[in-house]
Amino acid sequence: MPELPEVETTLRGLSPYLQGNTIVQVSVYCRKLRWPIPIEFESRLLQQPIQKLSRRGKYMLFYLKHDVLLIHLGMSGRLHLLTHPKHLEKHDHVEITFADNMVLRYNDPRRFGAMLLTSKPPMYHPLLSHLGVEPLSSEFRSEYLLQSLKNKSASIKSSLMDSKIVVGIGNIYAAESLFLAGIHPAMPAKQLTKTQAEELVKCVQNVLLKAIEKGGTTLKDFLNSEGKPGYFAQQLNVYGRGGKPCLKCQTMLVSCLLGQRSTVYCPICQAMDH
DNA sequence: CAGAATACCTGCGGGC
DNA sequence: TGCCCGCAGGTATTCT
Repeated sequence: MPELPEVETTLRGLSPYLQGNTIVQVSVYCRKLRWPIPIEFESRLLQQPIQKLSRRGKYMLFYLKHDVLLIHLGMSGRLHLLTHPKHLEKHDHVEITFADNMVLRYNDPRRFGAMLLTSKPPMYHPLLSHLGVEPLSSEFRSEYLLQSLKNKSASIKSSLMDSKIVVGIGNIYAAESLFLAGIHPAMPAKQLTKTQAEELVKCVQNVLLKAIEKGGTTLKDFLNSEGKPGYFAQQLNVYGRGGKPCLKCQTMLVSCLLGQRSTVYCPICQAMDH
């Protein structure tokens, strides 16, 4: 489910079909998402062409002629693009029809996701204005990371998942990055050494890029019969593997709770002292 | 102010 | 088989 690579992949899959396409019909079947969808939502979208799609963290940005549509997939959201829409599926909450008859459906069982319209430049929107740097941009450097973590007593894992510092890193990729960098997830963030920060930046970027790459290979199926973006279960080193042997050293992986989130790590490869 | 707890939902798997 | 419990990849808001 959606972390940054999945959002990026979805966006790349949608772009060729939606860019330049005009919204001709909007139906909302359930307004109760993370924030209630206002009653004027449908009429405001109507007749607006989509000029471009982009992303900030895990937020998708659909630049329309007069507004920007912000979409967040929350924990269980999906976008389905259909050429020949059949019956609605369970938890289809929003349906957008385009001038060429293609239909985009927002499906979200847990309804933690969001669809919002803003007429201001989206980076001024309160949800986006306090976000930290993009992990795949040149702004995400070891110097920046060290500076951001300088006084943080919180764990390095919680800090990696703090969107005010760096966006798009969720529970899975935080755990995977720390494993690859050989850093204990519970280490206080301020204790990170320069060498570790450099390694961590590299590992975060590698793991995200690899996942996006993997997603790209499933993209050819974006418009399959179901119209579902092909999410990709890649080989994960630690996430979901508590109690199983470490793929590097065979030691039993340890599972614990960190900031209310399940956390798996290798006690040998990720020992507290370097 | 930072950090922790809480809240929002449904679905699923495990234990009994 | 069925019920109850805990847990799930996010994140804004409330609390201490």
